[in-house]
Amino acid sequence: MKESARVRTAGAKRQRLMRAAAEVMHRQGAERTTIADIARAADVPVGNVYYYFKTKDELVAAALSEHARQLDLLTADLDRLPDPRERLKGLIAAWVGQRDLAARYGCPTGTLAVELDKGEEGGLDVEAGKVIQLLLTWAEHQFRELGQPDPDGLALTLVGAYQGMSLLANALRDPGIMEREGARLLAWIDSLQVA
Amino acid sequence: MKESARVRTAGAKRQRLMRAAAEVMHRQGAERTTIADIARAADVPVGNVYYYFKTKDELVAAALSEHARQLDLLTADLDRLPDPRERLKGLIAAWVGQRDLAARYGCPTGTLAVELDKGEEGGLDVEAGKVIQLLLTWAEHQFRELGQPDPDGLALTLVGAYQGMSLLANALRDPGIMEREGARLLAWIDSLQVA
DNA sequence: GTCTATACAGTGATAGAC
DNA sequence: GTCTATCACTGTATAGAC
Repeated sequence: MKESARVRTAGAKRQRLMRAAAEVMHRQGAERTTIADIARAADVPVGNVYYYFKTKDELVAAALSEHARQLDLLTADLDRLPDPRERLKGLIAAWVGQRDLAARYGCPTGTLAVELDKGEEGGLDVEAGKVIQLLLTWAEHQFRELGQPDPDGLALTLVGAYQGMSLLANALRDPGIMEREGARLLAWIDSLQVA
Repeated sequence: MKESARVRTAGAKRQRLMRAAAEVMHRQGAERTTIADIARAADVPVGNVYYYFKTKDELVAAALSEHARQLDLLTADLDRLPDPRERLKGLIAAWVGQRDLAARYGCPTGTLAVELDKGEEGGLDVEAGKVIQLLLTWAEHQFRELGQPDPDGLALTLVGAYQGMSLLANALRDPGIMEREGARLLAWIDSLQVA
C-alpha cells in the first residue's frame, strides 16, 4: 500500500514532466526549451528533473511518446465509427478543430520532426518519423477498407496535405488556411468511389 | 577605381557569408548554427563576421533573403516558358530534382519558417512567411493565367503539397516520397481543364 | 578593414545535503 | 526520493590591437 502510493506519486510527477515537455517543446521548439522551462511548467524543482530523466534527450523522447499517446487516443476514438470514410472525415475534422493551435505552433509531431532531423543524430529523428508513420499506417488502413487502390499512396497524400497546410497556416499565421484546405480534403474523401 | 575594388572585395566577403549562412542553417537549423560555423564555411575569421553582420539575427535574415533570391532565379527561368501549365510542371520537376536534399534537410524555406515561428518574435518569422508568400503568389498567377477558378486556393493546395511531401520525405528519410507525390501533382496539373 | 582576445550570460549536468 | 548549490562548457558579442 505504502509502496504503490509512492510509485503512484512518483509516476504522477513523471507524467507531469512528460506533458510539460510535450507542450513547452511544441511552443518553443526542443532546442530552445531549457530544463528549467519544463520544470517550471510541471511545477517541479529544477534539479529534481534529473531524477526522472537523466538527460535532456530523454525528455525529448518523452515528449515524442506523449504525442504518440495523444494520437492513439484520437484514432482509437475514431475507430469506433463503423464507416472508414467517416473515420477519415473525423480525422480531418479534428485537424481543422485544432486550427488555432496549428496556426500558432504548427503540427506538434511535424514541427518536432523537422527540428530533430537537424539535430545531432541521437536517433531521436528516427523516433519522430515513427510517430508520423503511426498516422500514415492508420490512414492507409482506412483507405484499404474503403477498397481503394494504392492505399498507402493515398495515405501519403492525406498526411502530406495535413503537414503542408499546418506549415503554411503556421508560417502565414492564418488559421483560415486550415479551414480552406480541410474543406477541400473532406470533398476529396467524399468523392472517392468504393471499389 | 580603388574605391570600387574595395567595395567589390567587401561585397564578395559579405556574399560568401550570406551563402554560407543559407547553406549551413538549412542543414543544421538556425538555432544550433553558431557564428563560428558560418565563419568556417565562408572561410572568414570568426571575429570578423561582426563587421558585416552586427547580430546573429541579421545573419538569419541574410539567409532568408538568399533563399528568396534562389526562388527568384527559378521562377524567372520558368517564366520564359510560354505555357503556364508547363511553368507549373517545371516547378514540380524542380522540386523532384531536389529530392535528395529535401529528404535530408527538408525545404530550405519551410524548415526555416517552422523554426523561426518558435523563436523570440524578432519579426524574423514574418520574414520567412514573406518568402513562402512569394511562391504562393507566383503559383496563383499561373493558375489564373490558366483560367482556373479559385487560383489562390489552387496555389495553396500546390505549395501545401510541396511542403507536406518535403516534410514527410525528410521525417522518413525517403526521397521516393518526393517522386511519388511529384508524379501525382504532375497528373493533377495535366487534368485541369482550361476555362 | 581585418583579426585576436576576452567579457559575459545562459545551459546541461553533477555532487551531495536533507 | 527531494532539492540546493555549483561546475564546466558553449556561444554571442565587444574592445581594441594591427
